[in-house]
Amino acid sequence: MYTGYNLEDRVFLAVDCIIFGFDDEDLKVLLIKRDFEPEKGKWSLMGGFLKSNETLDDAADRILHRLTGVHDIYQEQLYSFSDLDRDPVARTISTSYYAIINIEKHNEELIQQYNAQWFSLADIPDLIFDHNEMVQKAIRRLRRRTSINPIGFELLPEKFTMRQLQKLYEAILDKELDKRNFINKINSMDILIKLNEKDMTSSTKGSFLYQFDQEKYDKKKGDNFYLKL
Amino acid sequence: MYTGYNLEDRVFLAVDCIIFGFDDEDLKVLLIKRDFEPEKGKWSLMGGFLKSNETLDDAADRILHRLTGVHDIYQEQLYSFSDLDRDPVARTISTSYYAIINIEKHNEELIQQYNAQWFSLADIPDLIFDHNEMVQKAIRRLRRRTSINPIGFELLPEKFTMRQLQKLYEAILDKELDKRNFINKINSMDILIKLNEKDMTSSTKGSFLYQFDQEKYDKKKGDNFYLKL
DNA sequence: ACAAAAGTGTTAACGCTACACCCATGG
DNA sequence: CCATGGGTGTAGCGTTAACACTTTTGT
Repeated sequence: MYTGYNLEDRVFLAVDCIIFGFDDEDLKVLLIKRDFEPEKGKWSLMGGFLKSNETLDDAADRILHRLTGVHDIYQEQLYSFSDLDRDPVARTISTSYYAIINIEKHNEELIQQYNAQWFSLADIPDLIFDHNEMVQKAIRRLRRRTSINPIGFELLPEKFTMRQLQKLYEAILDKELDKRNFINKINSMDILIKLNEKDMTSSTKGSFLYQFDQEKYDKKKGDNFYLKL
Repeated sequence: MYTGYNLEDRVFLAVDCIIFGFDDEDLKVLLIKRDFEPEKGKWSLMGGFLKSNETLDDAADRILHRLTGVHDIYQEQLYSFSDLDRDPVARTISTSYYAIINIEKHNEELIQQYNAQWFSLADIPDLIFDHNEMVQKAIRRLRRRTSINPIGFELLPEKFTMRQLQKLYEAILDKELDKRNFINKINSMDILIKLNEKDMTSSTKGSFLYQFDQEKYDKKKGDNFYLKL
């Protein structure tokens, strides 16, 4: 018996963002120390409430911008969490997003303003509510995405060395990879451009820099190939 | 500046279910013909609103039960849709779930009560709101899940022939498979029990029936192997 | 005897893995 | 001249894909 929407419940809908970054060594997550209730003083994901005039994607973008100062960060919706008591203050559903960001490109001031801090995956503290679960789910998703879609674009500077790319994959997959096999596999994807330019900071010999070939990359994205690393 | 939850917006949160079934030939989706506004007379997914005292999973289960008479159907959360004008009546977010069900096990009366009908993937009509998009996303997800996890359990009768299983995979992947290679790959997963029993309806010779080995199946589920078909 | 589906193995191509040595340069 | 990271190729193995004929039995 349909009676119109009036009799239905409305709920708070939050958006929480798992923000991944990479610092040439570790895969990291950006967390904020809450200086507001509830759970003041504990670490948490950056989040906010969905406003009725924005989409979830918009909300995620707004929240990411608030903390990083950057717009159009790569983001993807992860999962909607709805345990009855997940938020002790009020019945709140949370749709989580994960984002990947070049760790150098955020705004330092904003980070400080929010008491934010990058944590290596191994050092993630107890978070409020179900945020640890969100992070774990995001890591699993990121790992799986790695074998279906090229990533890296979003986590690395524009020009990077093979070594950096390899370290990134190693950090994501939490697994050491063979240098030569890695290069072969990456090259077989045919999405990189080798530049006539070397990075001299990492060794005396210097290592060639690469760029993603945006066009080829975009084309591959639709293909859903499977890359075994 | 945190000001409490009072100033935040609340929204309607709907749950819509893509229900997959298999009839030995085609993969199908169960749709209902709406006899209520808005969009009365059009086809749509079965859905409902989240109540404030239930989780999204609960809501999906409730909705699935309402239409099929069955509880504990296999279900998985798919995605939350939030376009501003996706529902013309009121601002509503919808979290979609897809479910897979043995097509013989639903309750015929309920199906009739709701004017429900099974549609082959190729024949899906125009649906209300963004429901077509939901269905397409569900199909993609189901396809991908096929290569990561064994499925079939939920879509087939308890005892089934290799041919049925192969047809199921072919229907999901929309792709013809080689009989011998298929059997080898399925056997290599080691999750089937060959019964000493034949199904005589499909041929004069008769074909052996199989069952899933629930225990082994559950064990594999966590493993996240990759099955290439 | 024939029609209709079931059942069964082999081979060739390909892709993946494992593996070790020389190179260039700055200090 | 040496220490450090960069760069490069191959052979063996395992996996996958392609492929066709025989079996059974009801009519």
